[in-house]
Amino acid sequence: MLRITKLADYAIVVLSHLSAEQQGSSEKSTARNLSHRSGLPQPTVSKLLKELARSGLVVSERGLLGGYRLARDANAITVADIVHAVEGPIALTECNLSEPEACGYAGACPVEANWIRINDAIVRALGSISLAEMAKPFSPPLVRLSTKRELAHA
Amino acid sequence: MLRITKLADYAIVVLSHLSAEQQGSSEKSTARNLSHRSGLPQPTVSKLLKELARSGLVVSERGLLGGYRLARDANAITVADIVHAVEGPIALTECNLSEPEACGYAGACPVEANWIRINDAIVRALGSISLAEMAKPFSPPLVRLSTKRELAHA
DNA sequence: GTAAATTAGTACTAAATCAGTCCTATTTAG
DNA sequence: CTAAATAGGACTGATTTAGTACTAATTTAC
Repeated sequence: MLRITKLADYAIVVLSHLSAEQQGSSEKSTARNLSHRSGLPQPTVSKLLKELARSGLVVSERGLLGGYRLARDANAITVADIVHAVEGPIALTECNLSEPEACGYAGACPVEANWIRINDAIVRALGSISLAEMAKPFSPPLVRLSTKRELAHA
Repeated sequence: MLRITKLADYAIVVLSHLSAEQQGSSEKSTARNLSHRSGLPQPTVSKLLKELARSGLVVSERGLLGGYRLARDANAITVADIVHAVEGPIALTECNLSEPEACGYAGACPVEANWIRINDAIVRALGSISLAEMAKPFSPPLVRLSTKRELAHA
């Protein structure tokens, strides 16, 4: 159903809290702390932060008094970055991967080039929204907001 | 990984062939015929066309000499229509569904409103490309084409 | 009326993916 | 040394997807 995974969804929630946490101060937050704030289970939050650290979106410090902080400003982290970190490359179809062309129709497929365009458009859409924007609940809409009902019947 | 299903991908391929098939003439094509043209297995193509018929994107006629044709002009069918027909509503997160709010954070979630924006942007991206455009292999790009390699490392 | 070709609908199974938890290192302040 | 924290991986159950198969209904030709 063209869904992102829950983990990617959680990642944005957790990073929003982390961003809010370190407003002004450059304080670290622990997985435990972020779990409490977000209401998400601690093992899940830990798993998430580990992956985000591996991807370079957050920086970790080990040991007592350890924790996580954003690797760069929340304005410089996009939703595309976060989805990419947690789910890997954004590739709507297999054509969009640079992989060993498991498709079998590679090159011969008439719609291949167009999928690349679409994928690019979506990467742009996700790349145009920063974590900073996601973190403020009522940022001015870039596009007209559809109601849930409209979307469900779209 | 933010993928559409293979069935949605196939749907676009099959509909492209169907569209090409009935250029000028208002001829029908059979599932068998479209299977041969697309190289996709016949049972899969049949399953697909049944769903597309149910969704109203194609019109079917039964019996000997039966077959399928597009329900409307290829310019009036968008990629969003096709994805919606095969996969159901485009909803990146559960927030984007009008469902009985299984989320538990409904309303309280700080990023909910922003997900709706993002979802809307993606629906627009998919809605801006018609089947007619998908069917021609080298339509002029609306956006700069990224190479596969760029996308893989994006 | 019968046969043949086609779509309609449903059910089923195997494979892949996702979600969530748990366990065992490693690091570091005190 | 101990406590609190992250790192990495393994594991399991649930969900989704992919593909096939089977039976019924429809329509044309003869």
